[in-house]
This record gives sequence, C-alpha cells and structure tokens, in this order.
Amino acid sequence: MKNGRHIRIKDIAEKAGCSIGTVDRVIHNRGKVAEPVRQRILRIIKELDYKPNVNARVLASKQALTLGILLPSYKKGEYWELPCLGISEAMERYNEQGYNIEARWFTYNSPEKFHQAGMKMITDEIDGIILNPATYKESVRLVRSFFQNNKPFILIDSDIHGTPSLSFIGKDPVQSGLTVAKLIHQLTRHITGNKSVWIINLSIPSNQNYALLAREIGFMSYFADKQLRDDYSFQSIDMDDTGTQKVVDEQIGKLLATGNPHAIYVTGSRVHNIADSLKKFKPDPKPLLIGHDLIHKNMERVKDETIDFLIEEEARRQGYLAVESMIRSLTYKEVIQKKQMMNLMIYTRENLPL
Amino acid sequence: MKNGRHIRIKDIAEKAGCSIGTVDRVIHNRGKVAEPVRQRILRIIKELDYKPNVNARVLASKQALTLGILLPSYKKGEYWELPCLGISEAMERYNEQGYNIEARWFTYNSPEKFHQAGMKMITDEIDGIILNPATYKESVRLVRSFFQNNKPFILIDSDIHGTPSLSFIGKDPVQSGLTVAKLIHQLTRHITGNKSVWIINLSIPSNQNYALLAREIGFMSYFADKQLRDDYSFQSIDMDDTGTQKVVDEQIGKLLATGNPHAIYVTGSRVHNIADSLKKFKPDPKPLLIGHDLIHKNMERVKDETIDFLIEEEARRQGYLAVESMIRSLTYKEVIQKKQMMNLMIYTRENLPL
DNA sequence: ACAAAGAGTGTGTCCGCACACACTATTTTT
DNA sequence: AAAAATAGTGTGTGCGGACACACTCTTTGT
Repeated sequence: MKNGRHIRIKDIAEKAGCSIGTVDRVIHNRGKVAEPVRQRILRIIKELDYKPNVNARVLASKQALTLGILLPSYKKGEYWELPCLGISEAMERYNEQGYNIEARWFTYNSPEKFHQAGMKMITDEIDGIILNPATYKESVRLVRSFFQNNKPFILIDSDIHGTPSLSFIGKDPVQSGLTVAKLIHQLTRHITGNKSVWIINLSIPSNQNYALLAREIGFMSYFADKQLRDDYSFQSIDMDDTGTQKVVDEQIGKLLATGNPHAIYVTGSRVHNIADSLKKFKPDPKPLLIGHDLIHKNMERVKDETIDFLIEEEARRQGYLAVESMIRSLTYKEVIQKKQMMNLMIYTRENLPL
Repeated sequence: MKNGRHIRIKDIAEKAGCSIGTVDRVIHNRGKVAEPVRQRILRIIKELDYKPNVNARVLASKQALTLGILLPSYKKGEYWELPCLGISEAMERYNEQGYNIEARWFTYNSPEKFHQAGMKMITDEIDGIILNPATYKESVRLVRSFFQNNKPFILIDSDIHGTPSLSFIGKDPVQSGLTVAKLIHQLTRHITGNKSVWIINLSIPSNQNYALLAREIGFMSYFADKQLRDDYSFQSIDMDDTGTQKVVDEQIGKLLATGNPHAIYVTGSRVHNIADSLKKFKPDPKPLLIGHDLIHKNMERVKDETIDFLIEEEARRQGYLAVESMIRSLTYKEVIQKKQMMNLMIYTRENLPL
C-alpha cells in the first residue's frame, strides 16, 4: 500500500540501459556479458540493494532440490530420532509452500559405512548435504571431497573446527558439562561433609564419544575453577552400552555395594537405564540423577522423578534449522550464519514440554 | 524434477468441467456460482487435497497486509521489548520474502488508553491484530468489538479463556510457579530445620498482575501438594514498583532486619532490583534468588551470580510466532493451532544464551 | 415486446523471475 | 570473399494464482 515498492530486475535493467535478460545473466553468472556492462549492473544492484523476489523465483524455476542427509543409524526412541523429526518437519513445511524438496537418507553404524555413504552422495545428483561428522579422520576425508566437488554441506550436532561448511548447527558440549556441574553443585551444597559423585559414560564403545568426553571435561572444570575439588570425590565410570538393561543392573549393583553416591551424572543419552537400575535397587537416600536429551524413556523417568534433571540442546530444532539453512542458502543465495548454537535447556518434571 | 506434481487450479477446473475462473470463485467465496457446480468443485478439492501454491498466491496478489500491534508501553530493557523484537524480526523476514507487511503499533499505559487504541484499530484498515490483554474487563469489551467487526486477532503472553481468538501464544503462569517451587525445594532440601522463603511481588500497582498472582498460586500449590508446608515458612511481600532502586533498598533493608531468608522468589521481571539490594546489604548466607525473564539487567545479575536462576517463557519467540501465525492465517488461510504454549526455560550462569 | 437487471461462466492480463530462443555485430576460419 | 563461429544482447513464454472484464442466458419489470 506504501511506496515500499520492491526493486525488480526490470528496474535494474532500465537504470542500466539494457534488457532484463542481461541483468539475469549477471545475476546468475551465465552466458556472456560485456565486462563494463556487468560492472555497471553489479554496481546498480548494490546501490539499489536489490533482493530477488523469492516467490517469483521459486515459482519460475521448476528445479527440484535434493538434500542428502547423512546421520547415524538409530532405533525408534533413540537420540537421533529427534533431529530427524526436525528435518522431516522442515521438509514438509517447505514442500507445502510450493518448493520441491526431497531428501535422500543415508545412515551409518561404522566409520567405513559413513565414508562410503558420503562418497556416494557426491556422484548422486545432490544439491546440498546435511551430515553429522562421526569420527574425526573419516569426517575430514569426506569433507575434503565435498569441498573439492563443490558440494555445500552443513554440520549438525557436533562440529569439526575449521571445516569449510556452510554452517555448524549444534551445541557446545563443554557448556553442557558446566551446566550440569552447576546444578549438582547447587543441589548438594547444603550436604555436610564430602560429597561423592559418579560420572557414568554409558555409550556404545568406540562410537563418537568426543561429545561425551567434552561434557565430562566441562563438568570437571567447573569444580576445578571453583576450587571445590576437596568437597567432592568423583568417580568416572565407563559402561558399555550393550542395549540390555540387565548388564547395566549388574554393574550398578556392584557399584552400589561399594557405597551410595550423592549424585550421578550420565553423559550420554541413556540415563533411563541408570534410572531403571536405581528404581530396582532403591538406594537410600536416592542419589540425584542428571542426564541428557529429551528422548521418550528419559522423559518418563523425569515424570516419575527417578531422573531429577535433563539437559538438552534442542535436538529437534537442530534438524529443522539445518534444512531451512540449506534451502535459504541454495535457493535464496542467502549467507548463512557460520555457527548456530542451540540453547541449552534444563528440564525437570515441572517444565517438561507437552 | 519428479512426478511430485502439485495440483493446480487448472487441474481442478478440468476435472470439474469448468474454467479456472469458476474454481477461483468457489475458493474465494466470491461472485456467483451455481450450487451443484460449487459442490462438485469443493468435493474435487477435498479429493485431490488441493493446496494452493503460496508463492504464486503471494506473487499475484499485490495486497499489502497491515497488522495492528497493541502492547503495553515499555522502556528499553524492559520485558515487553522482547516480544517486540520477535515481532520486528518476523516482519523483516517476511518482507524480505516478497510479502508486503507493515505494522501499526499502539501502546498503552492505562486500561482506558488500551481500549481506546483497540477501538481505533477497527476503524483503521487493519487486517489482523496482535494484542496483549491488559485488564479483564476492557479486554473482553475490546475482543467483543473485534469479533463483531470480523477482525481476526491473536492474544499474546496472557490468555483470556474462551475468547474467539485465532490463537493464544504464551505461557502457563501456574506452571512457572510450580517450576520455581521445584527448584527452591530441591536447592534447599538439605538445609536442616525450617526454611524461610520470601515471595516478592514487585510490580506496577494495579497493572495486569494476574500472571504474577497465578505464578504465586502455582508456587504455593507445589508445596501444598508435596505436604511440605511444615518445612517451610512463607512470606508474601507486595512491593510497589516506583522504578527507583532506592525505594526497593529501603524495603529490603527493613525486611532483612527481621531475619535472613533462605530463598527469595520474585514473581515479576524486576528481580534485578532485589539483586542490587542484596549486593548492597550482603546478607550472609546469601539467600537463593530466583526470578523471571531474560531482560538485560537480569542477565547481568545472573552472570555475577547474584541471581541464581531465571525462568523465562521464550518471550521473543512469542512475538515472532504471533506475526507468523497471523500471516499464515490471513494469506494461506491456514488453520492455526488454538493454543501455542511456549517452553518454560530455566537459565543459570552456565547456560545463559549469547 | 423489449429493455434492464441479474445469474453464471470464460478469457486475458499481470505478478517477478528463469530460461530457451532468436537476433545482430564482430571476428575467425577456409 | 564467403562461410562459420563467437560475443553480446533482446524477446517471448511459462510458473500458479488473483482479479478485472466481457460475455451468454435467464428472469423481471413496464
């Protein structure tokens, strides 16, 4: 209704004294354009701060975008389901809006499969890649190939510093550890005497435990910085995740026999296994139990207060943003923020979503 | 690139044996259409699950959307700045994408101004209204007028149950209170003996304190439900917010003379005033201090740990979603979720954003 | 009986952009 | 010197939908 008229290609063409075809050519870097004319047009585009009309662009170009998704394989109810839900949500949303986007999913359960699947995406006609870097070595190799083949990619959940990715979307595991430490510190500060804390790394052996280690580092550094090491005794426990509750029970049983901790921090996403063990053995007083990620089983244990607090880094939103960022980069040629850090959320029974 | 062809008006027209003009008429409920034809077309639309192409729609309709924004007046750094930032962000985003949206802002500092400004939006050419209901009476009157004049509106931040709004976007203050209670309970549970808690209602007198009261109710009910009333002694303190630190200092000084609480819960967004007082008087041991909202001054006090925890309900996102929902309702004719409840976030020094 | 007023429908233009195609002027090849 | 290739540019059509306009056929009024 206002003079807020948007600048069109036509406006630029008129000002530059050429046809819209020529302007189109310089915008898309295709065909031949005389150098002085190109410069003139580029200048005018800058001057007028031309922003292409996204609606017209999408409408006119019938091309379909294909995104490659490369994530760890997972079972229902596990962590990676959450980012995947976000990815699906974003795709649905954009498809509904007239975009034509489809995904090609790849999953992996070993570094070799990871690299293999990644390389396949290069030969396939894929416009952009969203991946979670598994192990450092394979990821670097893969990313190098992406770069050489001019395939844009976005890293999700964990970062590899210095990669030429469009964006990293995820969390800072050290900060997570710090936050858990703060909670445990505050929640146990009025307990007299030395307080014992277990840090349990319950995860699939040899599988991308970088993030878990970083969490533990953050956790420890909190107590170090605050010079609280004398008030606490820590015990790091590496537990193999065989997937069965029984094995966890056994190990927890043994540990509890040696004494009752004041607090337990589980660095992975399988706190619910520990919670179930605690439910079984009923140590008294019940230790404070803190873990990660809003997966279904964890939420159930928060509801019945076996787990006291859950930390999470907007796993679902990570997936959503990854797709959205890729689309905006590919279709609008927008410049994407290099790092998109998620908020770190603290959940307890009373503020659980849904 | 795939057969993923979307259904177009033209497809419907062919199937119905009429022209696209007729289909257009039934879609938009304009002009005359023979009843049997209308029924047939509607049936086909349902059958084929026709979804209009948003890009084409926005491109073709040159109409500008005007949103009316009716919010409490605020100074920089106060709570209402946050939803406003979200609103601006959404508008920018959608304007960039070829939509033509502008806002007309109204603010109020009294119920009369509120009603007055609201009525003015009806006569002005405004397509949709985003408002925060101030006092119950005026809000109901206003909403009634909106309804009669067929102006769609969205309530933000606080709800009026049962209004014919497109959507309510906000929080559940009772849940906030419960969460704070949980925190205080957990954080003081190892303190022996009776624990004293202050609940401070620091707000502008007679101004929309419904939400604050609801928080207090939630807070109290936690302790009641858990049968913890004997372990705690509570003191509710109503403090007028004159805006000056000095007045707060005086009152806190007097209160501290009567004894040192274990925890303080400030129901409004001005915890930082209390924090500053505590910094001045340095009660020992320092009481646990919990409040609401990520406004700048509060965050500063969280950083230096004068405030221990902040609760917030995604104030900024509320504004963003309100605009987005309104646009989707008006331009895409999408059906909007009737209630969009924000997540309840717990912040402490270690997980503060930015 | 004829004009005027509807009811009901089809056609055409435009929105801003992408992209194929056609065209001219100049240079290179044979 | 004629043919062919190339640099550089303009025009036209279509994407899916909104909306103005024109048109036919029936009903109503006088």
